[in-house]
Amino acid sequence: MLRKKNGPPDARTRILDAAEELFADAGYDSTSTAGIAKQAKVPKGLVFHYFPQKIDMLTTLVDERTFVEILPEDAVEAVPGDPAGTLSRLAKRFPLRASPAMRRILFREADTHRSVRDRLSSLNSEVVRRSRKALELALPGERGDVARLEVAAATFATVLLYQENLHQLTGQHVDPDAVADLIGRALGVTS
Amino acid sequence: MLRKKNGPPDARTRILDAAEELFADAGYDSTSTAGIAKQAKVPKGLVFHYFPQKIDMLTTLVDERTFVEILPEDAVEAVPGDPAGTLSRLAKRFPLRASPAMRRILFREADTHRSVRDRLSSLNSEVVRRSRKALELALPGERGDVARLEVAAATFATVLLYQENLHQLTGQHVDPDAVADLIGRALGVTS
Amino acid sequence: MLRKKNGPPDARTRILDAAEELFADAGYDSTSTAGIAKQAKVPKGLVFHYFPQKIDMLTTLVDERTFVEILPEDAVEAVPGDPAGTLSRLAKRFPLRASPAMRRILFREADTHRSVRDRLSSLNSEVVRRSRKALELALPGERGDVARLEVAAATFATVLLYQENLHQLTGQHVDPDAVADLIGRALGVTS
Amino acid sequence: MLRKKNGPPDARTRILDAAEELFADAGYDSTSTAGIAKQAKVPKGLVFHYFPQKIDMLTTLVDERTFVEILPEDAVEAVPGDPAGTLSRLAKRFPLRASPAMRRILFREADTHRSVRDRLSSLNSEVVRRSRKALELALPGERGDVARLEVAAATFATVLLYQENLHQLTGQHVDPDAVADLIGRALGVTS
DNA sequence: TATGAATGAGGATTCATTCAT
DNA sequence: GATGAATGAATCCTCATTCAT
Repeated sequence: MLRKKNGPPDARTRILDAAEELFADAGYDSTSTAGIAKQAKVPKGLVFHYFPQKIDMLTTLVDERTFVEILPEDAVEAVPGDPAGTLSRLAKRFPLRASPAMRRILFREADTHRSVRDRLSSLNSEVVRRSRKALELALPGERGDVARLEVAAATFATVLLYQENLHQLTGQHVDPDAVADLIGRALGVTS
Repeated sequence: MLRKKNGPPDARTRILDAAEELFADAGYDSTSTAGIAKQAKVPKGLVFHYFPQKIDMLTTLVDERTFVEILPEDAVEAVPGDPAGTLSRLAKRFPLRASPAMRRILFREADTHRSVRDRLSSLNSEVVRRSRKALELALPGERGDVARLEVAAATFATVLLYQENLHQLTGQHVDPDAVADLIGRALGVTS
Repeated sequence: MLRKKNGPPDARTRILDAAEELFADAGYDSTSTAGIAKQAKVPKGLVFHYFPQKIDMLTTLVDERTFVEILPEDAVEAVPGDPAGTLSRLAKRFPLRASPAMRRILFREADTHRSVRDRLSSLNSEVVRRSRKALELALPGERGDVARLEVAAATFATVLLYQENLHQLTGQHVDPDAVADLIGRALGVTS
Repeated sequence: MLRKKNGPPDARTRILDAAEELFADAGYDSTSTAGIAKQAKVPKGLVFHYFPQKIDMLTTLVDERTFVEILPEDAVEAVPGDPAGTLSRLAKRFPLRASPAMRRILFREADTHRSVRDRLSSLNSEVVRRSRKALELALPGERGDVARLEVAAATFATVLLYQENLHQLTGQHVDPDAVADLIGRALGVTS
């Protein structure tokens, strides 16, 4: 996993790079191992030296290249009385560390590959949990409806998760800041 | 599309039924035409009689089995002063006529097949347009921020579109009614 | 299975012919499906049309081309008082209908393929059973040792089964007639 | 062959041990060098250090681990007048020194590897030769039929050689002592 | 002697598609 | 319309062997 600071990436890394790009472009099923080898500029056999089954490339990518960051709770920088700003800041600290290509892979392959689905699921849980926590901190004395807060968190998480996918598939943009503002208003505080 | 009232479905219909189920389960690429023929209980050659190329089954399914209903505008039953209820009612009249299997196919294959993506895109546009229209009717005198209304419509549309996908991939439920209520509050009207 | 009386053998038959010859020559593992296709003069894909897995060719060969003939008991033509002649005649009516190539395959692959082993086992049982029956009929009043008769039958069966294999592997010939004579003497009757 | 009295077997020995077991279980062709290396717990490269070609492992096994013992002629302990007992004793001194695994390899691979076949052939010759010699010594004054004695020797050798194989492939046991007794009777001496 | 990355030919199998009947 | 044999390119994967260190 460790790589020299400089110098060209080693064969295993090149294979994963190639797989990431090709899986994202054409989908896992439509990408051939021969194509990966060619793009990575390694002989076909070497692909199987590192990844005995094609599926191992996908699971390795998901394992090594998507990362749900676990931050300390107070990293959210919640500001009491400012749920909208708090959610905005959360969006910027979105805890999924993954390239756009990896995010495409994550959504596309989740449907048919359990390991990918599990990772996506854990990501979603984390985003919802953080949104809820942030809102709780931003609305302190609020005796308010717990269920409403839950819905707000879920709505925000959905928008965060799917905004990129939505843009890719339909061309439509949704601005998380604007949604944060909307939710802030719904929870009774004007930003 | 038309089928005799009684009697077993004809060969073409059985082929499409099989393709729908198998594409939804395993994805387009992983489904073989032989598998479709077997499931449809028709000889392999007949599949190619009706659908000269495999891709024709996918485009035909999307053409014939996903249907964005174009209703008269006033079908929305917008109630001035009740944006939450109006959105709720819109959700129930969700204009996508498609089986759960077709919806899976739509989302999964949109990524790699332009014709599917186009259909999904037009569906999304329609849902956003209707949400916006409904909110405009429900908030008549509102001089209010047009941009905010747009964001509300987009947020609601996103939730509507992805709720099923979200549930499948992450196990999380989002209740459109609760989101409608949230948005109603954000737009300044308490339900 | 039925073939026109004249005309060239059909594709399936040609494939089995080729498999039989190549399996016998080089062994199952060392024979490639491509080689079978070439020898049979059919395209590679057709081999898998008839035999979805390579192993199916072996099991089909064993099923269709080795045949333990079940004759009426009295077909043995046992002559009371002449065990040697009776065994000799049995050897000539040896109930395994299989080409020399199939016999090589049978012995070689039995070691690693259960279905082949089972067939060989059932063949052996039948040969032993017949030898015993023949000896019983040939030695009527014989109060004699049942165990000895059993050993005689087993010995004769072993020689019958392995004589060809023995010749192939070591170059040594054993004449079943001479062994029949030997056993006749052992059972107390001079031929 | 020589090994330190104590301590774990060295790499070369472990490789041969692994090859012996795997060749016996799955056959030479179905055993991969990588599998041998793994079972022997040595790196893949080391296998090729000791055995530049895969086939060298087979020939080395046959060379070093099957051994046709050449005993002094009088080791047979022939007892004049007791051919059955003499053969029985010969069976116990069966001159093939080889593990059951090696014996399986010997029979299975003889069909396709000349060096193995040659070893098996020389073993067979030796067994026949000894059987003949033993019978000659056990039947001294016998002017009797030389051909009959030859058949008796060949029959006994066949049983000795194939009894294990027969048991493995068909489940049937043949007792060499009983066969020795049978042959003794055939040669005119009652035991 | 020891090591495991590297190599590429070859193997079984899949599959969309064609076509004669 | 209906049928299933026929086709061959492409796919995933295996494997003996080499070689730099």
